[in-house]
Amino acid sequence: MAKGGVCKTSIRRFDSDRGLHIYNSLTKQKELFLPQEDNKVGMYVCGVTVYDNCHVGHARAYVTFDIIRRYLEYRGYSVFYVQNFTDIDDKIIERAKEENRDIKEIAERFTDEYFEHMDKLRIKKASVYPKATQHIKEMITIIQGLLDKGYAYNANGNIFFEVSKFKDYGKLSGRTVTGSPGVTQVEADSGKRSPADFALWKSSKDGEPAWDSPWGPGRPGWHIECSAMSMKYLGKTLDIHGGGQDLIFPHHENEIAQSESYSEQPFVKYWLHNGFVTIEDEKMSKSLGNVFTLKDIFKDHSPENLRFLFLTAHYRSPMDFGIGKLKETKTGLDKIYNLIEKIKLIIDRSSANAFGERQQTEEEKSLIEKIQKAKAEFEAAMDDDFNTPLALGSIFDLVRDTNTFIKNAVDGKEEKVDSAATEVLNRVLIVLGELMELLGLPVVPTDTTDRASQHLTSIMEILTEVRNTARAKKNWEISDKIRSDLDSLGIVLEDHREGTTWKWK
RNA sequence: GGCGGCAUAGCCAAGCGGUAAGGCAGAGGUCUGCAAAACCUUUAUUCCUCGGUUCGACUCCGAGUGCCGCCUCCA
Repeated sequence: MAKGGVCKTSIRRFDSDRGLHIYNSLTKQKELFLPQEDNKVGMYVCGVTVYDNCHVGHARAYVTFDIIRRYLEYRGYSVFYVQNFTDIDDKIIERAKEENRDIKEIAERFTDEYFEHMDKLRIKKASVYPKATQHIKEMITIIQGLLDKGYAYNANGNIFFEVSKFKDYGKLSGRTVTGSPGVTQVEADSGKRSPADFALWKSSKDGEPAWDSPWGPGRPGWHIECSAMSMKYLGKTLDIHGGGQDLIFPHHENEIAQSESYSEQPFVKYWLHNGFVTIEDEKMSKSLGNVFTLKDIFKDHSPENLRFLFLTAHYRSPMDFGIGKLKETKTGLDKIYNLIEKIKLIIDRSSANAFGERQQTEEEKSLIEKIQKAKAEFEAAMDDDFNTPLALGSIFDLVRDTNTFIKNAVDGKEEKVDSAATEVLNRVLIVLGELMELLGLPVVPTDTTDRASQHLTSIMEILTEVRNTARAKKNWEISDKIRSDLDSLGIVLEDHREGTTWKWK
């Protein structure tokens, strides 16, 4: 396969074949990614409404855009990432009422929970997290502008966007104004001229939270906050706007309508939408009672396990979630971690200076080629609309090749591994680490990284030492007891030529 | 009803005009005190069905079947 590189270049005929290609929901095709301004990317992702616990669906969405963001940065772009919090909304008001608390308290509680879980999932922080309630002024400005231009009308203090005035309406969702199933009647007292019209501003009823506006006290409609906040932080045209597939209609369609009517500029260059999480092939919803919250999942499963599961499917495909799947993919993830641990062990035990310089063996040269190949394939996969399942394939190839190398060049030899061999293995470690980081996966499983576990690490060292002493004396009774007792605690010991490693089941 | 998506081995999942990546599970073998891990071999003459285009189709076109999502809050 030494000629592989030559083959590859001959396959790539045009320059435009190279470079990052992204599927754009607006044009429904993959396009070469070119931001407006050379290496700067402005990216907006619809955030959560903070009224309830985070679930797997949220996790998938934000992991998806986290990986996209990480890859853009890896590709040398400077990304300005904006993600909002909807902290005023009917559901928050409802919940506050139920619990007899202030809406602010509710919003803060779930905002904190959001960060707690997203941190566990290693989702990088956005550049800004604007909140709807802190941008009422900006929203009012846009609404007023839309009124002035004749795109909106006032009906008893409610301001509606008049959809028929915007000729491009439906260009994202393919939805026409008359496409509804006939059920949608104009609500009697709303004052809407057409069922398709949507609220920019809602006048408030007594006791509801309200802000002053030129049209009387009220609160913003759902869609306007995203237009106001995205344009405030990213300008009139965003490079990327992301969100879940369910947001395409009406939310994103309405964002386009109001933003473009107001700014007279294209609102978004690339629209990205992640696929949904289903449970037993059905949509996850409260009414079906099949919601998996992150809190529950993290009780028994590590965050990287969940993240890894998301990576096994393309971000635009639907993903069926289940605990069984989570366990299955853990085995795959462990395969990578097993190798990392093993390499570390070999490097630790190697004779540092050994015999000084010597020629690389054929096996070492071949491994180095495979490292480069894996990296190139990984990048090509990610360049193709962030194809993580394909990218994972290149990682697994590298893992297998490295294991084979270890088997032949390390395990098979009596003498200690010398510096030339460890240098090659170290390269694997570096590249593996780099790719894992790109996918947001920790290089060390999180179970061993928190504070309490630090002690555990030391204790495990002592235990394995004692056990290995017993083994050296062929005292299998004691050594096997230690192993089986640990096993019942969920800790698995693995004896290698170079020493013993352990991991959680 | 309108709009959109998907159908690839036991399961998950890439590929989308040049003859089926990868992972899990299974089987056999190697290594090992045993176990685990790891490695090797093996598991789709075939990609929902039927037509068509083509030298050639899982990949393109048409029809059909079956699932799913959106059209109401939603990642």
